[in-house]
Amino acid sequence: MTLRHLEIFKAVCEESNMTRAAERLHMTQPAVTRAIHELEKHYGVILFDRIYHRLTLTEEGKILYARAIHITEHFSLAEKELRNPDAVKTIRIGASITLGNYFMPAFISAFQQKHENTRLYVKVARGHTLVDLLRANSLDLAFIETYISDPDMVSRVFSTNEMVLVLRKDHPLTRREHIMLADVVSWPLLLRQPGSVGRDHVDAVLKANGYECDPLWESASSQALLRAVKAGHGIAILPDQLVHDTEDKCDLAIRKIEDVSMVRKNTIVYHKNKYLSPLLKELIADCQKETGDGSLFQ
Amino acid sequence: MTLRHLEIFKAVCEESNMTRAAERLHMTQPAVTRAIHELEKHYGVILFDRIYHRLTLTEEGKILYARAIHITEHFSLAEKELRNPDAVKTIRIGASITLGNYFMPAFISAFQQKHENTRLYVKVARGHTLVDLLRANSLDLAFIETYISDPDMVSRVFSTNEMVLVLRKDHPLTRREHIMLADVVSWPLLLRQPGSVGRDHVDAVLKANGYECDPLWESASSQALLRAVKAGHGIAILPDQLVHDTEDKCDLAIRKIEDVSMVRKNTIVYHKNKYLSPLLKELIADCQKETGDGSLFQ
DNA sequence: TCTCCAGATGCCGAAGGGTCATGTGCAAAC
DNA sequence: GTTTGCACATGACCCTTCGGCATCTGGAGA
Repeated sequence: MTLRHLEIFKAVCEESNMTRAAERLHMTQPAVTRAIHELEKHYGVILFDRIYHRLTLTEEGKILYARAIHITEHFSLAEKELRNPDAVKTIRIGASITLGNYFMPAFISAFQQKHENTRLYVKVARGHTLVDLLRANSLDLAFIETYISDPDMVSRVFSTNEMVLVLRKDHPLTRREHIMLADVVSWPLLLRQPGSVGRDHVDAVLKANGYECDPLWESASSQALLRAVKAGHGIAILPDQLVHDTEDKCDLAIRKIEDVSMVRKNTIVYHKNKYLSPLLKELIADCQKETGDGSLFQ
Repeated sequence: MTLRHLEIFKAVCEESNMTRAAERLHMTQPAVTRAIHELEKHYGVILFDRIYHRLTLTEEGKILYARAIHITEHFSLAEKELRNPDAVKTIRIGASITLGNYFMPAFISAFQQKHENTRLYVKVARGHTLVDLLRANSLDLAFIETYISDPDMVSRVFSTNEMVLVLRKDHPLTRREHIMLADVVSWPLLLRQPGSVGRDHVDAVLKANGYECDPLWESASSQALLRAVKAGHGIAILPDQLVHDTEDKCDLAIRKIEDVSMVRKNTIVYHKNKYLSPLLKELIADCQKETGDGSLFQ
């Protein structure tokens, strides 16, 4: 038995007349008659008494009618819900530690206000962890402060950030007008731990310019590095966003390294096969509207 | 979209794997794949993320899954209910006044005990009224104390009754050993009103034997006739059942009219096109088990 | 008796839903 | 690195089914 049978049956019940039901359904009377007969045969039951061409529901018919109403209603409810972009849904977002701290909170709450029914799950983790989660479809998309060059991932740039040199105000380098990479490597470096996207970037830049990376500190926490700088243990290379948002930075100087570009792309990353629902597309669009031009890299 | 699509979708959700779902449904994988594609196309939505051949429901898919569960469940509920003879149902029974008084109450309560979910509606009315109601399908079947010779009706005999002469014990006729029709017509007759099945029967017998029917009383109530007999206003011809069940009959004599047969058939009557559900058939069978042989007349 | 109405029946054509064979993309193993 | 295996996608084909058309039947009303 198909939904169609129930729809036809319902119409016949409501019209008490097969011919009128046929008109209402824009089909011919024989087709309706047959559908009813098929129902009756399938259930081994007579649904209508046909007495002097007057149709009246039998008790069995009444039972089926109640079910038919219910089932057809739920079918159209499914239709409505699936087409309604504001149905209750969950979006699972990943954020790298830097963006998770300095960008996501405001962005997420703005989006939440527009979509009250949506549940916005956020996971803050290292960039490489996020990519693994995207690969396992445990996240829908991730915000990472660098471009991800993985053939399975799509990276959409939405703004940029820059790695800057952070030093104590009384550090000798602050007296230089121009700071070059060569100046930096001669001092003790305080860096993120290997495998983090920030550290990887520093490693790559150093290597490209012929330097070995040999940091004095390696830390999972950027905050810890900032405190170490304040304490005079060395100099650090950190994202500008992070340093700007730090509360107590009066002891710190922030400088560019002028002979290398340490500009990075803040990107939204998702799996190339990921289905982007209208809601996800809107979230991506919102993000790009704020700053970037929406250009697409892979 | 058909129910089949939802069944397939449900299986795929539960297996997270189209190939296994296909096996479970005893069909081939391409058919399953196509069904899912058709659903997705119809709703304009992607139901599964296909990332590295791992299927995971999208949010839209989860919404549809909930509906699919619900709908398929109600479909099988309909199936169960329609095949279950003890689902809640109503049976609408008609009874002629005589049978309604002296037969139905015990019979109905016996049947009710076997089927607690069944609602037994009873209408007591004149036989001809009942036949009209059967014709309009306002009743399912009727119990009438005479055979109904209507080409649209089926009459099943389940027992017999006899019309008897009722007179006061001191009436001159009681002294006769044999009472003939000729004796009866010479006395004032107290009869049911024209159109009742009892009266019709008396009229027919009299006419067949060449007598005119010219009663002194005509009454809608048999009880009233009995009291009139007791009061000495005349003699009556009434069903034996009715007289036997009368509480105070010590003043009355009951005699057969010996030269005419006034035996009548108690029948269950229903429209020839009426659908007899298992429940109705059982009721008819119960009735015939008690007394009759179940032979069928039309 | 004729006509009209409503459901039943039979036949036919188009379409839908299934199978089979094959392709493609990823993963795991030798 | 090549191979093997697995899982979903795709295309050709086939049969069942569903709807349309024409016609029949049975009851009601003029």
